[in-house]
Amino acid sequence: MSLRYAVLTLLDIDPGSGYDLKRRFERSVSHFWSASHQQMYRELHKLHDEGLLDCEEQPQAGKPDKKVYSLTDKGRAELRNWVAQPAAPQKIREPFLVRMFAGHHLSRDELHGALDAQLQLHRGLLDNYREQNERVLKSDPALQERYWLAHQTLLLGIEAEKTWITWAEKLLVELEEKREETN
Amino acid sequence: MSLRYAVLTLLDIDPGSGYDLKRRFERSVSHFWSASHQQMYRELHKLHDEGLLDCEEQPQAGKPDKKVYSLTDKGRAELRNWVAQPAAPQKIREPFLVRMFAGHHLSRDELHGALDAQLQLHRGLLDNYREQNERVLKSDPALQERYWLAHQTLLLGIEAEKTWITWAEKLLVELEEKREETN
DNA sequence: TCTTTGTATGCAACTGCTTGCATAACCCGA
DNA sequence: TCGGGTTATGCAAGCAGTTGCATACAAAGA
Repeated sequence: MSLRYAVLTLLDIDPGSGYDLKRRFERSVSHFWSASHQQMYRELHKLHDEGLLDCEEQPQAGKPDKKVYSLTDKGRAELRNWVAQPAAPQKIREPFLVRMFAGHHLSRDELHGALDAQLQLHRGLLDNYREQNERVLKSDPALQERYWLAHQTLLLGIEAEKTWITWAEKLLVELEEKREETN
Repeated sequence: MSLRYAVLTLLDIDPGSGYDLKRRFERSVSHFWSASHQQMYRELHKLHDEGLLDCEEQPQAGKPDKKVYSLTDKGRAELRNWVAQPAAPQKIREPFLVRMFAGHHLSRDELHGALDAQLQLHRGLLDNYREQNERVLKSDPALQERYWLAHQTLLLGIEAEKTWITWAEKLLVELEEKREETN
């Protein structure tokens, strides 16, 4: 259900097309939600059918036309109403940790490889979030004030990545120690 | 796809029924995966149909009969094979952060309430994980050695909850400061 | 020139998961 | 004895999300 409201929130901040939304999801929401372009277009059609979005076709020079969506009053009301409700807690799902849970089936080298790949992944995410953070800190102070909470979610994303990285690094060290013990 | 392997891993450690699995998911895997009883039963049927699980009906005194599942050789091979493959990174999905992202629509009191509820939720999870940790530390050292990695995933869960709690507490303090500024 | 990359939109089939319901036997306390 | 809680299993409908495919135009590079 949250995709619906993630889309409404982004369009509330700034109107845009399905393609725009997809990129904004990757650039500025990726630390708490992700969605494919098919999901965007389907959701936009649905929201438009329900009268929560207006749609305006914009011809563009040198590029295909785009359909720019923006919130209707009904859409804004729906969003405000939802934000005030408690959100269902997310079901935690971490395929990597399922793998680690069965990790006694892995050789030391395989385990090392798996942990290292995960470490690289989270370092990449951390870099990405830090870049986003730099962009926010350089932006208009009035906007920073208005979207203060949105920025806080990014800071949580950064802390979460640090937690992962610290964990993986520590495990790699312990793995190395175990190797030396056995040799 | 990971539910399949989470189930295989748990049954590899110890055979059990759908009902058993549901409880073990709640007690010992909840920090990285969750599933409803319907998912369990469906998955067990599927795995049994594919010949990855054996099923033995056990009549019980004072309770309904249960179907106890255990891995076949094929099941063990499938699990070992999967564990060695890289896992697809999980799509991050946090409904609560979607709400915070649109948090400028909330009043100070509503925001305070939302953050506080989230704080309580994560404190509860942390308590739960710490109890699990105590149980592990009291268990047979040979098992601790064998399931060392499974234990490490729990320690990550604990650190992740601490990160959430620290974040929420800090935000509540900042919110209080903002309130004083305005008054 | 031709392929690749990026912009922009969409359908159809499928899988995975949730929700609501249903059954049945037992235990315990009011 | 009657309702509520626990153990134990399952079906059916629906929704959310994934995967694969398809189209079309333009710019940039080989």
